[in-house]
Amino acid sequence: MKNCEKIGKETNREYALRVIRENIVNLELAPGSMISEQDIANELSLSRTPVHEAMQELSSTKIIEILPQRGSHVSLIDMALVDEAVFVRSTIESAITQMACEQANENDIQELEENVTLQKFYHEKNNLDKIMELDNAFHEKMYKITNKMQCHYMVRLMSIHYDRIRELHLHSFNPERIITEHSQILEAFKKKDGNAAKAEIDKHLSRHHMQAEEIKKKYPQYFV
Amino acid sequence: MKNCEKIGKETNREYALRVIRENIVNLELAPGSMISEQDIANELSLSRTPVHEAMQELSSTKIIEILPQRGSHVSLIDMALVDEAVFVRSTIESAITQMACEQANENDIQELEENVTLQKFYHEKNNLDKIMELDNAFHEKMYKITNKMQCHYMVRLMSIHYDRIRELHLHSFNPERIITEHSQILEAFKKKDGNAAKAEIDKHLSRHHMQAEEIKKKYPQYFV
DNA sequence: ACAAGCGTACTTGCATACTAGTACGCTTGT
DNA sequence: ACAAGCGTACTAGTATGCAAGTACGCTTGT
Repeated sequence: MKNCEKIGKETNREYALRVIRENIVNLELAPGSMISEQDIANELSLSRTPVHEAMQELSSTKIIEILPQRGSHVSLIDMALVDEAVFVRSTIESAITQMACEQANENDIQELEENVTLQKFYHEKNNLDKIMELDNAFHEKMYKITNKMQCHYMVRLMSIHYDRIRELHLHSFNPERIITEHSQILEAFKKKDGNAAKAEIDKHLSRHHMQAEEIKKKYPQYFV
Repeated sequence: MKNCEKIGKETNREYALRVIRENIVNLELAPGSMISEQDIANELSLSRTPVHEAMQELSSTKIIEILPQRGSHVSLIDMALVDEAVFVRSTIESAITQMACEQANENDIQELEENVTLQKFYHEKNNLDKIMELDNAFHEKMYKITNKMQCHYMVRLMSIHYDRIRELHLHSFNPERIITEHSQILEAFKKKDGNAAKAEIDKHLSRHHMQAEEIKKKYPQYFV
């Protein structure tokens, strides 16, 4: 597996969970492929225990399927679950962004301005990874402003199904459009216009549906 | 602990998870109280392993806090997390009910009618437990109609924080009002009026905020 | 009396071993 | 040739024991 170095002070369980999750999202562990607790434990130089616990946690989102006494496999991409992930994120983030707009203080707005500025900077440098990181941070900031980090955690849990689609769709990632939309959300914040912010975020998130359908046609072997 | 009989074909891990969760919600395990994996394992006649895994899962929703090498305790009721639970449920269910209204077929509507009929029946029999069960089923049906059961799972996970409030608030549970509101939602379904259904469910779920604040004044020792 | 420091009894994290159940190929009987 | 049935090699679920770290009371020295 890729990127399987242990970092920081994470427990073995957190380590296994992080590595397996990352390798599912980046498709190193292909949809449908079998994975054995013992094999992963060997590869990460752990015992089965922390790997087993990580697998249990992953199966709760249905991103892997555990068949007792038979084996486990990475789930094929299920469009119904992708739709649910997109639906939850859109619905929650729409409401949260509107609230964030009305609650944001000067500091928050400045932080968002800094974020968008950096997005433009890295766009000129053609650094897609950094832009993605800033994109995620921009959206996460909405949860922070409204003190809804547990919501963020739950939305992220479900989003793993959409994350695989996004990985397959990497090339059509359009930084210019995204940055423009972030700027418009920021403008709404400055005017404290919650409805405008909500309208912008709805537009910003609405594009995901089409993407998913495109990908399904391109990589049918990964889908149920 | 109460209700600690093993049922059906659940694994030991699922058994431990169910029993611990139920006893947290019904406050048999009081907010703030210490719980030891070994003690629970003994009480349920299991080894620590399945109990340990159940505790890990519970800690992901912050309903318990695990302090490695020190111990674990049931979390005090955190109003911020209660608010998040109510927010997620209201937001998601508002959107889902509107969609369900537009998608429901004859069978679905008939099932909802049967549910409301039974609610009225058990209201006359003064059977609160049955009404609660039907209440939950009524809301769950919205998720089923729209094929969003993973959303339902996630909403339920977070709702545990609000569930404890609801337990403390049992006496002010007002069946008449709830049944009336369900009837109105059902009427909206019959007319396929999504906006009306959404308006009704918003009203139906909006009352939770006040409840929580009342309870906090009554049982301050259970709160952070 | 009181503070420092050690020892004991706890805690959870993890490794290891065993149990139970499945899949599949080989053997054996017809 | 082929089907039935056994054996082997896998799987995940669970029990047990150890490792590492914390809390706290007792001992001991002043």
